[in-house]
Amino acid sequence: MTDKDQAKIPTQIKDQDLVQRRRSQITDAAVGLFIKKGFHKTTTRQIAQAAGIAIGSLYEYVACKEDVLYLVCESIHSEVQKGLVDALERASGGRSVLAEVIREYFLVCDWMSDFILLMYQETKSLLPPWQKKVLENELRITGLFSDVLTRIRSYGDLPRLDENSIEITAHNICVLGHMWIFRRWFFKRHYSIEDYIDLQTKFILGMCE
Amino acid sequence: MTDKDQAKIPTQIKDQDLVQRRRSQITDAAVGLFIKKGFHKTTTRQIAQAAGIAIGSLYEYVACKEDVLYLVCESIHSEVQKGLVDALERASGGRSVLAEVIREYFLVCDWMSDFILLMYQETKSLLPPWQKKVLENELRITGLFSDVLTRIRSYGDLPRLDENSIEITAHNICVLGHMWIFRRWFFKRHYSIEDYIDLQTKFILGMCE
DNA sequence: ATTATCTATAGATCTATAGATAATGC
DNA sequence: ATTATCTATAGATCTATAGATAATGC
Repeated sequence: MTDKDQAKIPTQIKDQDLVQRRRSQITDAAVGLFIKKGFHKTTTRQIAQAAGIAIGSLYEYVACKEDVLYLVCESIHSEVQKGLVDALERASGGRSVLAEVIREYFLVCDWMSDFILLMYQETKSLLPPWQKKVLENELRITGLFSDVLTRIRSYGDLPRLDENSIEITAHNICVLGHMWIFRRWFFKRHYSIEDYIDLQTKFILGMCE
Repeated sequence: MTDKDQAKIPTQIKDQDLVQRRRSQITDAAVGLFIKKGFHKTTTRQIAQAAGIAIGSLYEYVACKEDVLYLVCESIHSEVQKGLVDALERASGGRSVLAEVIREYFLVCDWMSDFILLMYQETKSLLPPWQKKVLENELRITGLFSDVLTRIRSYGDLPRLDENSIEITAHNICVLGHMWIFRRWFFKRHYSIEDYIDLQTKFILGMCE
């Protein structure tokens, strides 16, 4: 969550640093409640209580309940992106770069399961302008994979990939990571995350190499 | 929606045929409202009104609002499965069976977009036993693809596929169909459904053949 | 008589705010 | 004095039911 994004939600509070801290209290409290009970079944009082502030104070930092959901979505996206950028840096030296990138991303998906699932389920409950921002974030993450694929191709590998294929492959990597999340009720019975990574890596490389 | 599934929701009404008809009125009315406004923002009164019955009557056919959501989910699954089984029959003669199956399934996903998206978003709002049934349905659809792949392999094609690969590939086909749905805000700007089918078919066959 | 349907409403929420109180800084 | 926080509640829902009415079948 950047300052710029938060700044779009108005507040009467003057101390901007306090605004940041209180909002992150609210976000941290809300994300757990939303994951457990869903957005609509969570009440504003529960959010305030879990954040350790009074219900009246909550409404000094957000204009409405939907604003809390937006704060939560932004925070999740920035976590995913941070985890992913870290992972991509770590992977950029190895032998089979693509396989490593896939591996690191899938591991991020695994430990962020609950958060990513929440975004899939509640994006529609966001106010339309915030909804648009969430989709842009999704696209930014996909773009990280396009960049990696383009970079690899420029080294002379992956000659089979044209522009369209790179784009689709980037989306496929994203979504196959998510698949581990929303089908884990099935997969966890049969595969470990490492098994899953192996199988899908073969699948993805099958097209590219 | 089979009789067996509906029968699990109790009712005081004696005429079982009437129960069927009223419930399908309710389901048809509710699905449109849920797609447009979401489950939680739709009121039971709105459902009753759209179904053309009084709010009191609604509660003769369901015990609670969540029951309506279950009826809707069942109805969507049975539509998807019907569309898919039809499509698979149509495809079972051709040259490249797998490509045809993928094509037919993706077309089903395309015209059922709104319905499938609804299921992704609202499954969590179902009562736990109904939730389990929805996941079983999801698995049944995946199984249709496993069967096709197994059948193709038995003809001697696709020698690269072991049991695990068949299963993962079946899941991948399912989810890549869904990807067209929840990323259509992006794809529709760049590809038609036919372009998408071509690209993904190459992707999927890349692993198998 | 029995079955199905309707109207009217009890009862239980829940969001958002108004106005009172406490904390902070000059 | 100014800024931040709290308590108490207005006002607006919404689900589910009770009890009255209408329709059906013997």
